[in-house]
Order: sequence, then structure tokens, then C-alpha cells
Amino acid sequence: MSKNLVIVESPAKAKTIEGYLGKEYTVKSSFGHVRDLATKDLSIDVEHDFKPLYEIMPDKLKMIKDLKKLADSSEIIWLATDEDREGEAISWHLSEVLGLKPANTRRIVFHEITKTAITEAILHPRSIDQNLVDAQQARRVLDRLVGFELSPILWKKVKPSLSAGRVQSVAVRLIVEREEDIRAFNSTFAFKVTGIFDVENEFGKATIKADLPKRYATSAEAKAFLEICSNATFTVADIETKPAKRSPAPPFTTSTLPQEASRKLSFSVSRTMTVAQQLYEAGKITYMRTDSVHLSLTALGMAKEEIVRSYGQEYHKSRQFTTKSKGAQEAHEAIRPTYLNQSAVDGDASQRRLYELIWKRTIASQMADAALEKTNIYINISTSKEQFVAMGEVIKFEGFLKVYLESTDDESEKEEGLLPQLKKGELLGMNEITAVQKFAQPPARYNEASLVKKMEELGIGRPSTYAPTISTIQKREYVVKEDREGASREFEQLTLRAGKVKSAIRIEKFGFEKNKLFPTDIGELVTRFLMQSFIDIMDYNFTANVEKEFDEIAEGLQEWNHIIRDFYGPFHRKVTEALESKERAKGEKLLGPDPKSGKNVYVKIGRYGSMAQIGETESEEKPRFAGLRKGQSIESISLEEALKLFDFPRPIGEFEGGEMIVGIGRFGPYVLHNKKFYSLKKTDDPVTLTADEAIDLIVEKRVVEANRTISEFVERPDVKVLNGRFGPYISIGKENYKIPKGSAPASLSLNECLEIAKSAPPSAKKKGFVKRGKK
DNA sequence: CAGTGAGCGAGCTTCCGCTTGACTT
Repeated sequence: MSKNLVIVESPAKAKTIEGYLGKEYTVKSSFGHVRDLATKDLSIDVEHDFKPLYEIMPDKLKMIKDLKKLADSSEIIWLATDEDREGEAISWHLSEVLGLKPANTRRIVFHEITKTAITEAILHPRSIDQNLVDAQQARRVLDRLVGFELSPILWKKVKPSLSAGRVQSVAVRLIVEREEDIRAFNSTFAFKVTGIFDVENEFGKATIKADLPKRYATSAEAKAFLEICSNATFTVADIETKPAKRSPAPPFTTSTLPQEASRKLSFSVSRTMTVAQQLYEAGKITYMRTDSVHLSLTALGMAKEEIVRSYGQEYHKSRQFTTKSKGAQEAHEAIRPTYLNQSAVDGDASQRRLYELIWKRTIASQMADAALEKTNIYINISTSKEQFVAMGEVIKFEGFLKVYLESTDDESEKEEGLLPQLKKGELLGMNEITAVQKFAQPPARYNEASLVKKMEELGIGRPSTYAPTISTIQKREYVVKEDREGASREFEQLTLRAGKVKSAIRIEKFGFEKNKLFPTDIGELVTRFLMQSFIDIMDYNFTANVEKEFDEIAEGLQEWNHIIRDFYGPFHRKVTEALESKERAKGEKLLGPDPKSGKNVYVKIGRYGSMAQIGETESEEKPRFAGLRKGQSIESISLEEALKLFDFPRPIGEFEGGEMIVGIGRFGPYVLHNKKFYSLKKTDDPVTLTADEAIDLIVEKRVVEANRTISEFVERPDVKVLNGRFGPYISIGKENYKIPKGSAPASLSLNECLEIAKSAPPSAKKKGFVKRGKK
């Protein structure tokens, strides 16, 4: 048994550190938090200074038992959790549950995982900072109070199983409000004039493209301008060149990495985080959940060496960036390769690509500025006071651009290249001038990565929760991520060529969206509901404001339960008020009368989601109901579309003596035949589906079913080897089992199947192990 | 997996932040 026990948060870190410390030290990890508020009810004694009721998390019980054994037999216990609020709290909870004594307990922190940093930390231990721990308790208690008092209001007043919280509700609000802005957006237009001119001088022949800074509001004005140009001469009025520089972006954090991985690699936020985790565990990159852009001295040194070696001294420039985001805690470094001389790693394609991105970004951040030369050429029009301007950009020294350039979300980036050589006063030949009707763009919808960016800006959520929060608001069906078809519109293009102005009407596509976040009916309804009664919690600055209070607790200027008391009083009154006074929110909307019956047609939110209704709920005669289909919403559905929903179920013919009926169910449109259900394909339309198409569906499914069974056993009809979505598996009754690698599924005997089932680990679906956010 | 929606009432749901696996049909 070694003399010293060191406890860190992550097992990967523990492994590395153990190597640095030698055999006098055993290094273990806590796997994050070990104790939390009990899961049942509030678990906060509101009457007695908000005393929290803590409980060891069920999946940590065994680990704590093992740690306790080790701690009891060690001379000194070193608590080396992260140096931030949550890390301090983990150390405190550990010392409580392990029964550590101050005499032989040391709290240490280090900022980078190197032998020097760790030995240095061991030389300068301190004790647990109770103020910082209290700031964390305040954070934890506040989140529980908000979440567990708001959610039940939604269950009663909107729909069961909904949730609300300090972070998720504000994230949903961002998406709802962006959608409202887009709906309210009035697309104005203006005519943009561009000229193409011919150049012919001692440097050769070329063309030059130049824009008119002035835009014209109407087609008539644009046309008048082109006509003025038709017999004008064009001369170079002025040539302006000025040097410019461009600097590299800071190294990655948990917010910027998914943004770039989304833009450059089309990764979702969760995929980026999963792959980054794999790289971290393989020792390839530093920790991936960080809000810091700081690089260690070791990293700076490695970067310099690599850059000088590969590109030369003049490409290197040492930079240290400072973190600007609200509420950053900086317990870690920026995300960077562990070894900067490795520009590539082994692994699957995702790992290699993400690593390359991280490597380039880190290296570029330590490289020299790019030197540019910007050129503006102004072109006079003999018949007008307006001027055309051509803009060009030439790279004089690549600097960091040799390695990496950050992308932007704005796709309409200007390409500014090299301009032909010209002289002041030179005459240009007019090739053509166009005036194109350009529509203004509405605000852009969020995608996952840009939502993370916005949340970081507002200080909402933490690096470890960005990805889970995004999946929570989708699982609760407040938000959907999807593609939407755009629409087409006409625009006018006027062209001046050979002295004549011609007008053409063209068609452009616009509004196409891919993988964007849209609010659902329920998301909009819940946001509206919470905004009415809990505007302060929905405020974009709520988190930033409470963070200031937590900081005061951390500095010892305030008692944590006083802060909570001041918050809880008014908050709880509003909760009671909302429960007593507010009506059930249904988001009901009247679409108009049903032409057949004359009764009103409504859309509203019911227990199972959005639905349409014909007739009144209060009337003697029961109303008819029909669920809205996927992609339809209360906000956008028309009366005609709503009425179509009542055409189901619809008989469409017979097959093998049984009637076929098309219907729309919870899982989308289907055909019912002989008590069996057949889902329609995405391309099939339930309104127009014919009997022949339905028969195709039935036959097709039968083929799949026939291929599903690999083997059956006469002795045990409940045991089967089947083909599933994830490959072959064994099904016994209602349980399914994985087939171990190396055994051929088709040749498994009944005994072998039963053996596999027996030795299989127990199902993880037991209570208490269901992951957050999953249903 | 499969067609609900009124109202009654049982018993359930829910937060954020720190960490990894286990395992899906």
C-alpha cells in the first residue's frame, strides 16, 4: 500500500499523473461529482436555511467504497480536483464521504499536466476553500429550486413530463425569438449595380469587375442609371493601396471547436464532443471541456519549435490569448494537441479530421500575422457623379494563412482577388453593366453550433453541458433540428450591353435550411407561458446576475443561504400564484369554419401534441379530433390542410381478401391490412396513395420479415437468432442479446444461445441508470 | 410501436454540472 493517495476527476488524467509521481503515490479518479442532491423531490429544507440533503450518486457507491479503503490506509490524501467552483465542491464532498481528517488531507491544484507543475503543486498544498464550496452549493440549490418548482407548473398547466430550467428554458427562448424575428421580417429589396470593364494597356488585356456603392430602390431608377451609362466614358479616377494585416484566431474551446467542426467538417455538436473525448482518452489532445484559450508554456515552446522547423523563423509569433466569455472558470487549458510535433494521428476518419483541425488551429494561433495589400480602384462615369469601386486584396506574406483560416457562417463572402494593373486617368471599355434586384436576408436560424456560441456569449451553461442541453431541448420536443425546403421567387435583372438596356425576370431559390433548429408548437407555448410569469428567470442576463452573487459568496462577502433566501421568497410566491391563477394553456387558434358542417375548426395542443378539432368542446355533440402531422405546426397550418387530416382513416381497396386502410398514427402514416401495420415511405403521400402502392408496401415488408429470421429452434420457439438494425442478435422472449465477436450467427446452437444469454451482463435499463434526457 | 384528445384520479415526470462507459433492435 502506498503512502499517498491522490484523487483527480478524470481517469485519463489519473493515469498520466501516476507516471509522474512514482510508486509512493497511488492516483485515483472520482469520475466527476460523487454526491448530489437526492433525486427525490426538492431535497432542500426550505424551512431551515435551505439545508441540502445530499446522497452519494448510485453509480458511484462502489467507487467510493474502494476509495475509502485506500484513504484509510494512506498517510496523506491529496485532493487534486479541478481548480474551479465545481472542482472545489468535489473535493469537499469527497472529504465528507470519505471521512477525511484535516490533519492528513491536502488540497492541491495544477494548471497543466507536467511533472514540474505537479511536483510544484505538491510543495504548495492548501486546505479546502469553504467559500468556493458554498458558492457551488448556492448554484446547485438554485438550479434545483428553479427546475423542480417550474417543471410541475408546466405539468399541470401545459402537458405532463415537460421541464423548465435556468439554462434550457433560455436556450429555447433564443430559438423561439429568432423564429419570431424571421416571421416578422419584411424582405425589402434594392438594385445592386455591377460593371465589368475591359482593360487594354501595356501590361496586357484583362477585365475588371466593380460595384456601385449606391443602390437603387426601384427598377425604374436602376434603369435610368443604366441608360445614363450607355453612352458614358469610364476612366480610372484613383487607385488606393494600403497595407492590412490579418491575425489568427485563438486556440479552440468547447464553444469554438464545435462551431468550426460544424462549418468545416459538418459534424453535429455531440459528434464533435464524442470524437474529442476519444482523442483525449488516447492522450492525443488536452481536455475538451474548457472555456479557456490559455496555452501552457510547454505548449508555446512546442509550437515554436514546430513552426520554426516546418516553416521558418519568420512564421513564428508567440501569442497568449485572454478569455473573454462571461462566467469562464478556466480550470483547464485551451483544447490543443498534446504533442504539437504530431500533425496527424492514427484513428478513424472522424478522429483524424478533428485532430487535424485542432492541430492547425493551435499551430496557426502561434504564427505570424498575414500581411495583405488592399487595393481600391475608383472609376469615374462621364455622365454621372457616381463612381464604381473595384476592391482587390493581395497576400504579401502568408503568415498563419499557410496553415489555417477560420470559416464564417456567412456564406455570401466576397472573393477579393488580384486586380489588373492600371494607371490613373486610364480609359476603360465598358463590357456590360447589370442591375440585379437583391432581397434582404432575414436573421439566420441557429444551428447547434451557433446556439452553443450564443449560449457561451450569454454565459448560459458550461462546457460540460452545452451538448447535453441541446439534446435535452430536442428530446423534450421544444425544438427540432431539420431541413426545410426553400421557396422560389422572381427577381429582375437589367443588363446594359452594346448600348441597350434589357430587362429579364429570373427565378432564384431562397430560404433553404439544412440542420437548423426550429421551435415546435410546444416550445413556443411553453416559452410564452414562462415569459408571462417568470420574466426574470427567462431574462438573458439572469445567469450573469446570479453569477455575480456566487462570486461574492466565493469571496466570503455573502452567506450562500442568504442569497438563496432573497431569491426564493419572491420566486416561490410567483410559483404559487401561477398554480392558482393561470388557466391551462392550450395555444388554441381558430382557423375558420368547416365548409361541410359549418362548425369551427381549431388547432391546439393536447395531451399528445398538436391537434386539429372540429366543433366545440363545450357543446353537446362531441368534437372530432385529428393529430397534426410531422412538419405541420399550429403557427403555419392552413384551414385546408387541417381539414385534410379528417379524411383518415381512408379505405383504399382490398388485398388477399382483406381491406386496406390508410391512416395517420403517432408514428406517421400507415396502411392497415389484416391487423398488420405497414409504414408509408417518406416519399409516399397518404392523401393520394393507391391500392397498388399499398400492396407494394405490404409485399416489401414481408420480404424483409422473411429475411429477418436467421434461425429458430423447435424446442424453444421463444429463442430466435434475428437480423436487426445493428446486425444479427439473439432474441429470447422480450430480452435481446448481443452475439460475441467471432461466433457465426447462423451456426449458433440453441445451447450456445442460452449460454450467451446467461453470461450477458444485466440490462442497463434498471432504474437509476437511465441517462438524463433519454426517454 | 399504431389510431389517443372530455373528466376523474392514481402515479409518474423535472433541474445543472462534473465525469465515463455500456449498449441499443
